[in-house]
Amino acid sequence: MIKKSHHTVRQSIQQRIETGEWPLGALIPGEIVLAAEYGCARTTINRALQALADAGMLIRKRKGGTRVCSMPVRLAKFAIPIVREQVEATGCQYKHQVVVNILKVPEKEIAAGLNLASGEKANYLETLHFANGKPFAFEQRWVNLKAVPTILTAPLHEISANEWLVKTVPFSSGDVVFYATNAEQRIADAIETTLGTAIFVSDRTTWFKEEFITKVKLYYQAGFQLYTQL
Amino acid sequence: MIKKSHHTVRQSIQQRIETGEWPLGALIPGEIVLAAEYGCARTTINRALQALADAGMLIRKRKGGTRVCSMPVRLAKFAIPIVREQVEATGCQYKHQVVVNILKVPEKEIAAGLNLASGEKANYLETLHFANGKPFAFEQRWVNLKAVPTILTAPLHEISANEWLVKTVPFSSGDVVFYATNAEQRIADAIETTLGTAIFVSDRTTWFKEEFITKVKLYYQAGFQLYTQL
DNA sequence: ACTGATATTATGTATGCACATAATATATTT
DNA sequence: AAATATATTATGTGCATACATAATATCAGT
Repeated sequence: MIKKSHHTVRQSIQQRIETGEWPLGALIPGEIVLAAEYGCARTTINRALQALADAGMLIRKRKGGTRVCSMPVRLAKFAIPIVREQVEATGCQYKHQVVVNILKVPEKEIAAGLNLASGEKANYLETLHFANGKPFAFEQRWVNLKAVPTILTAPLHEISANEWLVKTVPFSSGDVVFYATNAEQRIADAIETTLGTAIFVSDRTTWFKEEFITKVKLYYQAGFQLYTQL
Repeated sequence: MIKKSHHTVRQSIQQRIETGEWPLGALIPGEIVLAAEYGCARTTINRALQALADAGMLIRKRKGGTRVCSMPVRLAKFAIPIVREQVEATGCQYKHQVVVNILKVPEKEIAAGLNLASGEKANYLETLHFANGKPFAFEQRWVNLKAVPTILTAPLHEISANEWLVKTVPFSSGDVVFYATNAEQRIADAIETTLGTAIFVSDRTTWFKEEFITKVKLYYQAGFQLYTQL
C-alpha cells in the first residue's frame, strides 16, 4: 500500500468496512498501527478516521479506540432547493408568477409561530412556479418586514422571493416539515388538479439569529417526488 | 482574541459571517492573516476554514482565496430511521406485527427495479408498525434472498425486518423517494383511515456493492410529518 | 473487599515546517 | 500584440513532534 493522502486512506478504510473485513460494531486497529500499515503519519490516519466518524461510519472514544458504528446512522441529505433549480434540474424551463403581494396581519396561530407581536403586519406572498408552462408548485410565504424591509423593493417579478432571500439574507437556521395533504379547492385550482388529490407539501421556517425571517409553504404538483440518496 | 482550538476559531468565523461582517460572496482574509489575528498556526485556521467549506458556508479556491458562499447550499439532513426509534422518539410505545411473510416472484416492473432475474423469487414481507397500539406505518418490503439468505431464520417477530437488516448488513448505499398518495382501500384499512386520504410515503431501495438488498415502502399514518432541521 | 492514587493507552489538538498544486500576475520571447 | 514562460500567491497536503484529555488498568493502602 503506497496510498498517501488522507482521501485515499479514508476510501481504503471505508472499503474494508464495507467488505466486512471489520464487521459492524468491531474494534478497528489503533491509529499507530494503521499508520504503520499504510506507511504514513498518524496525523494522516487521524484525519481519515475523523472524517469517517463525521460521516457516521465510525464511533471514536478516547481510550476504548475506534469501532465501526453498529447501527449506522445513514443520513439522507438534500439541498433545500431554489425552486428554479429544482425545475431546471429536470430539464424544464422555469417561470414564476407573483399572484399576491400584500401586507397584512397574519392569523393568530400563524403570528405566534412567526414570533410576531399581535396586530403586527407582515408581507404575504403567493407565487406560482411553472415548469414548461405547467404549474410545478404553489407557494405561500410570510416575510418579516422588520428583519427584511428591503423585500418591498425587491424585483420579485424577475427573481422569486425564494431565490432573492437566499441570495440576500446571510446564513440562517430553520426547520422543514414535509407532509401529505388532500388538496383544498384553492390549492387544487392553483396547481391544476382536482379536489382531494394527495399533495406533497413542504413547510419551512427560517430564522436569523433568533429573529424570524420567512415561513413558506410549497404545494407541489400532483405526483411530485422528493428524491434523496443515502 | 485568545481563541485557540479550531472549533473555537470555526465558531468565531461562522459568527462573523452570520453577523454580516463578511457579507455573502465576499472575500475573507487569507489563512496567514487570520492566523496572525487569532494568534494561532495557519494549520489551525486551515482546519477551521475547511470545516466551514465542508459545511457549504465557504468556497475556497487555490489562489483566489476563500469567500463566503453566495448561494449557500443549506443541507437538510435526516437520519433514515429505524421505525421503532421514530415511534419511541415521540414518547410512544412501539410494537410491530408481521402480517405477511412469503416467498414469491415479484411483478415484472418490480423485479426489474430490484435487479432480479425473471422468475426469481424474493422474500416479500408486510409489517404493521404501531405506536401506543395505533397503526403508525404500514410496510411493504422485498428482500433479496441471494444477498441476505439468513433473513429466513431471523426472529422477525421480535425485531422488525427494518432493524434486523440495519444491524446485520454492512454499509450500503441506497436512495429514498418521498411522495404523497391517495390511500387505496388496502392501505386505508391497514393504517385505519379512509379511502383517498392523503398518505405520506417513503420508498427506499438499498444496495450493497451493486447487489440489491431490499426495497421497502412505508405508508405512514394520516397526518404524519417528516421533520428536519437546516 | 473496597477505595483511591498512579500509570497506561488511544484519541484530540496544536505547532512548525516542507513541499505540492492551482490560478493568477508579470515578464519574456516571437 | 500575441503567445509563452516564469514568478507569485493562497490553499492543499503530509510529517514529526509535543502536549492535552479521557477512559481504563494496575496497584497500594486501609
